Amino acid sequence: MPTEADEQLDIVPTEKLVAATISQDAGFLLAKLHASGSVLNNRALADFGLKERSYSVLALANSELEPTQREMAEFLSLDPSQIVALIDELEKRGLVIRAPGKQDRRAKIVSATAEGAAVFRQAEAAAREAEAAALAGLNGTEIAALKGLLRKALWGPAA
Amino acid sequence: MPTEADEQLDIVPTEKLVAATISQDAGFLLAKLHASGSVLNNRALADFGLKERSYSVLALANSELEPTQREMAEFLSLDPSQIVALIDELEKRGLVIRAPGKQDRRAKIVSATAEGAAVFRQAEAAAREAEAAALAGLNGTEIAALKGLLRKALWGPAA
DNA sequence: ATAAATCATTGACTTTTTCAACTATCCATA
DNA sequence: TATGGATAGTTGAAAAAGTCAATGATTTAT
Repeated sequence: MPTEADEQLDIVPTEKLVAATISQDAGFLLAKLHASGSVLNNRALADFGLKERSYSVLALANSELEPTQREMAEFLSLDPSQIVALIDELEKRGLVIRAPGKQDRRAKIVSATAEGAAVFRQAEAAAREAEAAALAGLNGTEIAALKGLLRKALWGPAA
Repeated sequence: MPTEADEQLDIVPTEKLVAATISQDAGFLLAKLHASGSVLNNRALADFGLKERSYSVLALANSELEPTQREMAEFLSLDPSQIVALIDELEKRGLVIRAPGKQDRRAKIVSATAEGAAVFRQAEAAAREAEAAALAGLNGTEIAALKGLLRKALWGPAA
């Protein structure tokens, strides 16, 4: 007998296609796990008026690294013009500010306001919960191993 | 003094933003590694008139699993209408065919033609090379571990 | 037999991505 | 120190991808 939980999750997904050879493809696995995580992430972030994109921009603005928009674009694998739009909105909401670069006045350093920092703290907690839900199939050791492998693939042993 | 290799790769990316806390976020790491892999993948698949999406549909059509369009949509995290468009094109090129489901005549089973199988074999080899390039920072054991963790996160210990 | 649900499809609509200008600024060098 | 070429951010247009509701055919449940 079905319960109310049915509207939330497919308890038995019956993924017969898991047997296909493409299930061995790293690109496919990355895309699929990212897709399922994104759903949870965006759902959690919506409470703060954020999506994955704006959240990651806000996260970088909250670092002490003084990132420029171009650095953000490269790091987030986005077009510089997309960063403009994302920051425009965050700035309009008073969460981040643009400041001219110190050495290079063409560049703009994006940093979080006090309110941006407060929103980020809350959003970060929600994102952490969403991540835990997305990786519920793994235990703590495995999650650490997964992240370590992903970082190594991206940036080498150093990172 | 720069050489011709500069147009291909940033040798020293100087990713200072790696230090940001978001670099510990699984969702971000998945997105970023997938993004960099997609570039290589799509570049490799372009030789066969394919992209990641059409390649994965062709891959499923090449399995013996007799997938329906709906099953493909669910498995590939796509809207059913997107599957329609992808299959329309592959069918127009003579790489796959639609057949009515055996038990359910509403459903359509997508399978590869002989030509579709031939194209897929070549594309698969190219995709394998692209994946190897995308995961060049990991050794064989690590790649297997990464894939195993991704599969476990998606489908549990069974898969 | 009827009603409700499901599959593929279409079309409208929104969002995201991509790309080519453009201005301001920086850098190299003559 | 002036000139030329590169780079950062911005704008806007066009292409691609994603979302969603409606529809006809078929299946399933009652």
